[in-house]
Amino acid sequence: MTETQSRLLDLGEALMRKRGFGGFSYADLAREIGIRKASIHHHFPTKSDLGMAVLDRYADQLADKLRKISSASRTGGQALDGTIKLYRDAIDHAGRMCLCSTLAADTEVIDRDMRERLAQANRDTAAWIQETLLTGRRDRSIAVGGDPALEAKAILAQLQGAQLLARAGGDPQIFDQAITTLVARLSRH
Amino acid sequence: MTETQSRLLDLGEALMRKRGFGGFSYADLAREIGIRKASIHHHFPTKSDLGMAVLDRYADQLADKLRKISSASRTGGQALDGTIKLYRDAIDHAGRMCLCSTLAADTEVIDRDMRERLAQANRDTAAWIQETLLTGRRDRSIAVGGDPALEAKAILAQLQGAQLLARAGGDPQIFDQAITTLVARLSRH
DNA sequence: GTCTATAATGAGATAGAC
DNA sequence: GTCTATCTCATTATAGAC
Repeated sequence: MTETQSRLLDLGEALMRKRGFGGFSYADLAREIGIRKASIHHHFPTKSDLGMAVLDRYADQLADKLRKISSASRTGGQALDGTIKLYRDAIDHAGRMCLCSTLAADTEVIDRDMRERLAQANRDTAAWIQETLLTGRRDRSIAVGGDPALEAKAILAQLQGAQLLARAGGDPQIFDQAITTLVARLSRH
Repeated sequence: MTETQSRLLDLGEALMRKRGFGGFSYADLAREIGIRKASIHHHFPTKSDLGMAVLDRYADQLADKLRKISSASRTGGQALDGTIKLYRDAIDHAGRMCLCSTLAADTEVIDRDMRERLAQANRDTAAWIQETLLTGRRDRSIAVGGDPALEAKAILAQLQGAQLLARAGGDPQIFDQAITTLVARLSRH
């Protein structure tokens, strides 16, 4: 992984999270990075190759962040708070969102590989939330009952939906408003 | 409003809900409708004009459907069930979503007028949910406590997020899974 | 209101020199 | 690994005839 390649992934990720997969071009990357379009094709022959590389790295980093939240938290409730903060922080900067939320809207535009990777990332995140809910129930930091697999999907939906609402309204605080009741419902710390 | 214009709005709406605002072109419309691209520009000079017309009509129809749900429901709980069904039905057909969910991801691509109309539509829907929550509390069909304005935003986020998850996973049932706990939490019919 | 014709621009991508 | 040059195609949009 060269310096140029990681700069391309960084910028590509930023643009995808801000404008979606169809919302940026190699010309945008070239302008910002300071090389020519043809040079980008050397690193990522097709735009799909770049998209897949960005998504792959993003999914790995997300899983990594979730693992770190787990090990840094004393209770399941704390871990879920950390997760909420993760999604909140993602929208504060430059109108970005979680890549998984943005790409979901682009589902019909991206190719099959990206689609499957995206679905897998969502399944992984939901599974992690589910585990964390169970942990929180055991340590009595979370009060939520009901099927944990369904609760986990509900929480993920609310997190991604809150990002969507906040972006559409042009105000990050909408995220907080749409998530307050979730925090209240979960917490028992 | 001529026949051709309403066909253009219908098809435009379908495509926007399926692929986003940037995900279709006048060529797509022309092919399907059976006229030439230039003829479409006669009805909607720019693509933004078309997008705005679609969004405007969509927002009006959505508000209308919500009003009808209100008057057809005996309790607030019934009205919210009807709303959930509305969002569920929207994704069953041909991979579409609520236009408001799709456009939120496109926020950076659409122009200022559309952005403001979108934000207004979301505010209206949240306000309607809020009213319905209050109604349901009064008639004892809804058990949810907490600030109704925040609860309403949370519910809207969960509905839109569940559509997002279902589309990303390629399976409408994911919507049901992500919404089950909401139904359980609200209902007391 | 629809057509043909044609801009004008930008997209993704390739060939081949350095 | 980056460049210039070029290709091909799609996109939005306009002019003007019918």
